Amino acid sequence: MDMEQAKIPQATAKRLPLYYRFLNNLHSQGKLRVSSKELSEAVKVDSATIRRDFSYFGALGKKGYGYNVEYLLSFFRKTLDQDETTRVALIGVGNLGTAFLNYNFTKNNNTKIEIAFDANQERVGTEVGGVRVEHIDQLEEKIGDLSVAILTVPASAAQGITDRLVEAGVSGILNFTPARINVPSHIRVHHIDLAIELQALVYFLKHYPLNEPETEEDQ
Amino acid sequence: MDMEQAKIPQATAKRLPLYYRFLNNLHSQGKLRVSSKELSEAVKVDSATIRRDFSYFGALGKKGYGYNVEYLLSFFRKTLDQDETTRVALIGVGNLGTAFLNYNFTKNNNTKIEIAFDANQERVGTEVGGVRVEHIDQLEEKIGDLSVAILTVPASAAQGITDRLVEAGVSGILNFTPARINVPSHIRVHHIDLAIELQALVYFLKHYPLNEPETEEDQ
DNA sequence: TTAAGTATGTGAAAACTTTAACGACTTCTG
DNA sequence: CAGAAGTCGTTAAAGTTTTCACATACTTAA
Repeated sequence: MDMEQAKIPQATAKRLPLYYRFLNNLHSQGKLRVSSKELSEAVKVDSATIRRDFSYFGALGKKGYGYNVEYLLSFFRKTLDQDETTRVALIGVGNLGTAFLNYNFTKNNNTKIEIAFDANQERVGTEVGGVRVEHIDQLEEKIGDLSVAILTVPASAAQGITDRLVEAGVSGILNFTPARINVPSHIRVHHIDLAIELQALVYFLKHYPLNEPETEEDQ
Repeated sequence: MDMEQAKIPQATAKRLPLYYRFLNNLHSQGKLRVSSKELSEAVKVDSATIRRDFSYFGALGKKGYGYNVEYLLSFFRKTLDQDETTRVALIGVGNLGTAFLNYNFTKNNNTKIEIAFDANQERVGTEVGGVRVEHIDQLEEKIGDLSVAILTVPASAAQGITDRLVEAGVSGILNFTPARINVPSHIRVHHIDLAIELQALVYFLKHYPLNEPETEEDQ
């Protein structure tokens, strides 16, 4: 419930979950300390950027030493609210939705898909990845107090479902459909558009040439 | 093969595929003209940003009129190399991989997954979404001259497969695994990390409050 | 205890991106 | 045809993000 810490740059905020994951990795490998340089190599973010990011939260490290993995990890666990599980709903149990259901977010990322909805009667009543699938007509009755939804429905259904989610009290939507959905201003939507990501990669490949390849084996 | 146009800002470049898709929509709806303001509402990008983005390519519009949809569309078709099909490989036919294979990129986005690879013998030889699945052991023999790969394998396999892809001549990888892969400097990798996107959304919800909801029906 | 080595945290600069504002020109209306 | 309305392209300003570079302080080892 702490709102005091409100001036972290967005770019930094987006990297926090990445740092958190790699700190978890280091911790389970038994590493006790880590420098911004080492972390940089692992997460592929410039070490100065990492130090700057951390510095927004105060002095987390020690000069000449680096960062204590355990301490940093517990700090980020608090910061990212990983002590309480975030419960989410998933709408649309197609291939993409199924991929999410089978992916065990809870593992090192206290997020749990609690319920799934689909329009296909054949899927209703089944369990996918341990999550019960309900019929989309029951959205309002069964979504309960969940405030985050993952939207993996066909584009044509996106806006209609969104309106119902908003009406049902959802405040954040992770939209995987190609549609740009309209929501009231107090609802947060993040888009992940797979086709666009692919096209963008192709565009960058053709128009933003990287260094030439090494002529001989580059180790 | 044109390389002359090399100073488009990256932020702009990432939005081009989005513009292209919405122009396609408008075109198939039979719209003849569009203003930056209308487009702005559709793609949720500030209209000044849209005008600025377009202006990097010269004067594409007409004052007092807007943009001619047909002209803009054909301009972007060229710019995004949509006249030639981009052929890609997909590695890892799990749920996420299957989602891609069933998604018809070719529809309004001249990109085609030509071949898929998987380690599971049961999947090898089958077709998913019209794409033949080969065994991962045959990667080198069967990948041909494809230069872009979508990586949807388990994280533990990511680096190994990546090394083989690079050796096989791939120059761009769309990495959906949580692993940050190492590649030589001439290879371009874009990461899409689903767990991190979800965590980031949750973080923003808790720490970056948006406007308060309207007290009454907000139209 | 001291010197050498290491790595943080940050001021300042550079780079990149977005947004505001408006002159210029086009289209529309009567 | 004239005035009103509309919309671009762009200059300039503001905002955001990254990167450099280094004084400072800790660690290590002899």
